[in-house]
Amino acid sequence: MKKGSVKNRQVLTDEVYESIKSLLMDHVILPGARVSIDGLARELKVSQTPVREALARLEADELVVRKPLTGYSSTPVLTLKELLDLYDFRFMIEPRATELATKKLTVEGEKRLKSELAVGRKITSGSNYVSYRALTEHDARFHNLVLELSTNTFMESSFIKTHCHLHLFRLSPTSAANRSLAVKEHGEIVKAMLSRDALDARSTMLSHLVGSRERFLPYLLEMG
Amino acid sequence: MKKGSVKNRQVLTDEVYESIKSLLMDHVILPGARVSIDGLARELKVSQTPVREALARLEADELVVRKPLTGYSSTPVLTLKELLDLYDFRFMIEPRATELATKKLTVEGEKRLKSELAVGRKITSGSNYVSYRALTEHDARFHNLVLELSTNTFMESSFIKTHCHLHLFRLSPTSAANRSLAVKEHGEIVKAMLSRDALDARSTMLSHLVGSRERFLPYLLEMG
DNA sequence: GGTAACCAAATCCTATAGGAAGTAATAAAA
DNA sequence: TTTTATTACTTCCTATAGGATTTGGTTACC
Repeated sequence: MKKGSVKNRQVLTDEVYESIKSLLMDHVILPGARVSIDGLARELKVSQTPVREALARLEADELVVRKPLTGYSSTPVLTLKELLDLYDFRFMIEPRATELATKKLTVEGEKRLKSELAVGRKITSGSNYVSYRALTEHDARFHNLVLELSTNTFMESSFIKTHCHLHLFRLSPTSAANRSLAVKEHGEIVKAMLSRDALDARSTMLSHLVGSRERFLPYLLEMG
Repeated sequence: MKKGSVKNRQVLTDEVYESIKSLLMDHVILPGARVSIDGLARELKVSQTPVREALARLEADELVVRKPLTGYSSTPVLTLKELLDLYDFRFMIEPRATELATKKLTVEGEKRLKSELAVGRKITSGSNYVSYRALTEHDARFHNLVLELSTNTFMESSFIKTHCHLHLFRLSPTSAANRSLAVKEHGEIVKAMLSRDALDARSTMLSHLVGSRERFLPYLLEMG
């Protein structure tokens, strides 16, 4: 019991949950593959109970599917239609959330936005090699933050539960071609938010999302 | 093993999940009250394992909250702000989903809409006593159906995961005062959908939701 | 050669028991 | 009155075991 003070002790189920999520994200568990309870318990060196609880939560997240009396299996990667639907959903939620977040922006919120933006810039600057994994994680944190700042918990948790960054990462986990444009666009969004121009922030977010979808199109088309 | 053919055999976890959800909805478990794993297992006459899995899913649904090494407790009823946020979310999702559903409406979809509408009318006609529970369940099925017909799974599941009907029912489980207006408005929505007027269907749904919020206002104000 | 019935291994599902660890509440002391 | 210490309770987690079900492969039959 070293990391983290005694207060926020992680229970085993939470660790197992995160572990399995990583296995799914990194294609260690291939999309559509069976996920054995016994197997995971042995692999992670824990008993079945925390594995079952973690899988029950992952099922609610729709990251695994359960077939009664047969077992769990990893959710397949998004189809083309699902991916377009996902972006339609984001087009609906995120610009509105950005607008709200701008209207309710506090000093504390400003600080967090700037801080996360700095992290993104650090990732993309430096060398010419960009860790796509790190970039994805920054992108996830940034969008989650904006949703959180909207102060509408229903919007926020509906967004989190799409697990969109995990799904997108599973689609194209390797190349980071011109994906660092995202950080530049984040900067524009933050700028509009800081100047308290809610409508500008809203439309900038929408443009960012449209651009993001465009950048994913190649991966969509090559799979069908 | 009587009900349901052998094929769609329910596993114990699913039954336990539904049971606990009912206990929460009907205030048998009071909002904010502790939810003991041992206690539920004894009460439902099952072992701890299915109870743990059900609670893990309910936690993902945000219907119970978990405090590590302390246990689960029932989520408090919605605050005024949360309820307004919930309706803001619905204003964003449901009209758009109605529009999409109208554009993609099939003969099969028409049939299901008419069928559910008939159920609603049967509940509100008949005697002057209206079962609010039955009305709520019809309302939930109707709105879920529209979201399903939108064919956007992200919209659909984000709506389902709000569990809005459960939350609203917990706010005012008794009176059904002029609540049967809802069914009349459902009729108008279906009418617009059947005539393939997507924009009319959209705005009719929005009006319905605004009306629904108005009908809930008394309950909001008397609690703060 | 293809189909159907049968069998065996693997896995899931449920149940039970008990130790470890933390929390909450009561009682004692400063 | 506030703080500390002890006690009882609850929960978390492990481990194990057996019944139920699916799956994959083999054999027999048409």
